[in-house]
Formats: sequence, structure tokens, C-alpha cells
Amino acid sequence: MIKKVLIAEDHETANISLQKTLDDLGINGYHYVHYCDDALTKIIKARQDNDTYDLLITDLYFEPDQNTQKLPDGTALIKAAREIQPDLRVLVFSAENQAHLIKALFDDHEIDGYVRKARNDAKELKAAIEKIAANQRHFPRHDPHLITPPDYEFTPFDKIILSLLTQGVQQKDIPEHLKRQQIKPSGLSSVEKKLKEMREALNFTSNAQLIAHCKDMKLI
Amino acid sequence: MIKKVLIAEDHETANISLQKTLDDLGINGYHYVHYCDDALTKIIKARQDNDTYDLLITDLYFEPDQNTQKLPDGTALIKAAREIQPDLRVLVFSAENQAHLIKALFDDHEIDGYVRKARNDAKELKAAIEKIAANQRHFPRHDPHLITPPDYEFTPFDKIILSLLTQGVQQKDIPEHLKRQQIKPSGLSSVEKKLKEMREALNFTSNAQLIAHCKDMKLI
DNA sequence: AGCCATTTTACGGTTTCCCGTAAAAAAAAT
DNA sequence: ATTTTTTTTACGGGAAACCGTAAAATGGCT
Repeated sequence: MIKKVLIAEDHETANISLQKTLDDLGINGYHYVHYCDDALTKIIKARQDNDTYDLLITDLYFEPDQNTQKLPDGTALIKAAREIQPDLRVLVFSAENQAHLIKALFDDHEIDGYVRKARNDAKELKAAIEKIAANQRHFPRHDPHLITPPDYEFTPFDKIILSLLTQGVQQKDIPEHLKRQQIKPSGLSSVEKKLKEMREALNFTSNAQLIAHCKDMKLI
Repeated sequence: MIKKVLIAEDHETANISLQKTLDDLGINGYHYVHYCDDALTKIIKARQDNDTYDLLITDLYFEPDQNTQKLPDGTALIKAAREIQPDLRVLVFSAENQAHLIKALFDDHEIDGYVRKARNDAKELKAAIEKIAANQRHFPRHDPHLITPPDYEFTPFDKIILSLLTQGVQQKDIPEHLKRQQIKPSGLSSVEKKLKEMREALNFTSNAQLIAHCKDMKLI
């Protein structure tokens, strides 16, 4: 049964709709906040008062503003919240549509549901909350707008190289940057090999194409 | 005075919040739709019935689904609506944060207000509607998250070149692609000059950096 | 330690890209 | 129609990227 819910969502309109959704479901024991840090504070407080939340509904991305926050995003909030209260159920409500990122939420953070901000999101929210109340997980239904998982797994090293390229560092100068950061393979040949490997894995012909793709995937 | 309002917004939750905002303002003569085409239909019908809308509140981007639509986005809706009813006032409500795109809405489409989906969007919506009711335009307040206007104006020709590069066409092969599409300057030197010009205008050192930037700006 | 497997680096040859200059073509002006 | 101006193209040298191969270094393993 779900009685006490915490909403963490910085967009005021989205927050209001979440509240209305809970009203419609007859769940009136909810609080809402517009910052990750406030959410964590409430979770800690509730734990101390032995009156924990049954469900956290959170967005993934929070826009930074003048109030500096410790928790950078929803994922960090989930991680921190679970350290306080491991049995807290979590429903993520976000516009994110990259399948591998959503999959990672289920796999690595064991979230209980994901609803994408999209055409029928209010109806889907209700369905998700009811499923979670029945101790089921709610996976996004097959959605043609979910971007298919990447055909290649980018390592941190890959991302560093690509990131340097996007910053305007030319290939031949990448080795010195790597050495400065004490990153293990730093030879120019290794950089060339890595780039070739990425291009071939994705069937690309140029680095330009590779960088464009990574930007689309929001990898860098 | 604003009495009759049309809401065009595909995200159900956002749509609900817009309705609630109008309720709070005491405006109860509103209709809402989830598709651009439906919005235009209603505007045409209202015109025929001599009961036109006072205000259109619309999103910019509508996700395509199985219902094929004639109007691709909010901008097209605004354009089409104004042809039916030139005095229709328009408030755009979108997550878009590129200043030059928002500016273009005010300049080219003479919209009456813009509210960005962000932290205090519900309060800002109310302020915007009240200002429009008082025959004023509502410009987004100075917002650090509005992306500053680009330092370089990309021509269609620029975009074609960049687009070819992101598709994996190598530079030396761009001339034949241009000739095939019968685009006027098609020499390799012209392509090189253009790229150099773009890089220098933006203080970039490589094409990789240039492409990354354009992807960030959603220009390609 | 010594040996093997793997990874990393160094080196060359080739292709592509970069950039300046000059020739050619096109457009504008007289 | 001819000159002037601007735009486009062609060409060539030099730098960077690409790619295969071989040498060197690294990391287990007995």
C-alpha cells in the first residue's frame, strides 16, 4: 500500500501535475520539493521520525540555479536516498528517452518504475503507481521513441579522447594531455587505434560522424 | 480580456497543469488538444461560428505518433492559425532555451509571450497570461539558462556542408554531392574556405570542435 | 627468474586535410 | 561592350591523420 509519497521535480508545472495525479489516486499523504537536496533532507527527517516514505517520484535532471546543491541529479538522489532507506521505492519521471540510460536505472539502481514525459504520461503515471503499490515494477511499454541501445559500449577512455577532440585538441596533441592526466595508454598509436575501433564498431567512416553520433547520444 | 483559450500541448501532464493554471486565473472557457492539427481544426471551426479564441497556448515540439499530422510543430501551427485569424494572441510554452529561436518567434511570428518550462513556470505562466490580457507582450525574464545567441550566422550552405560531414562524407568527396544536388559553389576550395570561415568565426581549431558545437546548438 | 600472451608504442608510407596564391569565371558597374 | 569587382576554382607545398607492421613494454603464470 502506498500512502506517503515524496515528489522531487523542479519544473513547477510538472510538479503540480504529479500532485494532481496523486490526488486522483486518493493518495493525500504526499510532500513535494523542487530541489534534490530538499528531497534528501525530508527522507532523512522521515527516517528519524520513524515515518518513512513509501515512494519517491523524481525527475532525472534538475536545473542548477543560485541555490547550490550537493546532489547534482536524480540518479544521485536515488543513490543517497537508498543509503538512508534501502527499501524506498522509486518511480522516475523524466523526458529521457535513451533506452540504455533507462535500463541502467532498473539494473544498477533497481528503480521500481519509469514513466517518460510524453503524450499519455498522466495515464501512465497512474498505472505505474498502481503497479508499484501492488509490488510490481513498471517498465516503459514498447515505445518507438525510445532510442535503441548503442551498438558499442564506450569506455571512460573512449570518452576522454572524444571529449578532447570536441574541445579542439588535435589528435597528435592528445598524448600529452593524457600524460598530464596520468592516463595509462597515452601513445598516439593507442589513440589512433581506439578511434579506428570506435568507427568500425559503429560502421562510420570519419571522426566527424563519430562525434556527431556521440553528441546525439549525449555521451559527451 | 481573455475568456476563450485553446491549449495545444501533447504531454498530458503539461496539458493538465495548463488547464489548472487557467482554472486558478478564473478562465473557464478553455479547450485543450494534444495535436497541432486538432488545434487548427478548432480555430477554423470557432472562426466559422463567430466565436473565436482569445488566446492560443502552444508547445513548440509535438512528438509524432501513429496519427499522421499535417502540421509538424508549434511554429507551423502559429503560422496557419494566424492565416485563419490574424488577431489571435499566442503564448508559447516550451522547454526550448536557445535565445535566437525564441527571438525569432517574437520577431518573425509576433508571438505575445514565451514561458520556458523550468523551475517557476507555473507562476510565470500566470504572469504572462495576465500581461497578455492587458495587451502587453511577455518576454522571458533574463534567464541564465537561455543559451546566448550564436556568434555566427549559419547559412543553408554551411549547414549542408556540416550535415554531409556528420553523415560520414569525407571532405574531398563533398563537391560531387553538391553537384548532384545542383548547389552553386561546389568546388573543393569553396568547401575548405567555408569551413575555415566557420572555425575562425567561432574561434575553433578543428572541424571536430565545430561539429560538436553545432550539435549542441541543434543546428544539425 | 624466465616464458608467454597481451598491450602499448615507435616508425614508415599513403591519403586526406589545410592554406595560401593565382588563374578562371561570374557578376556588377560604367 | 569593356572594365572592375567579386566569387569560384585550380594548383601545390606542408601538416595532420590514417594504417599496417614490427619493436618494446607490461602483466600474468609456472
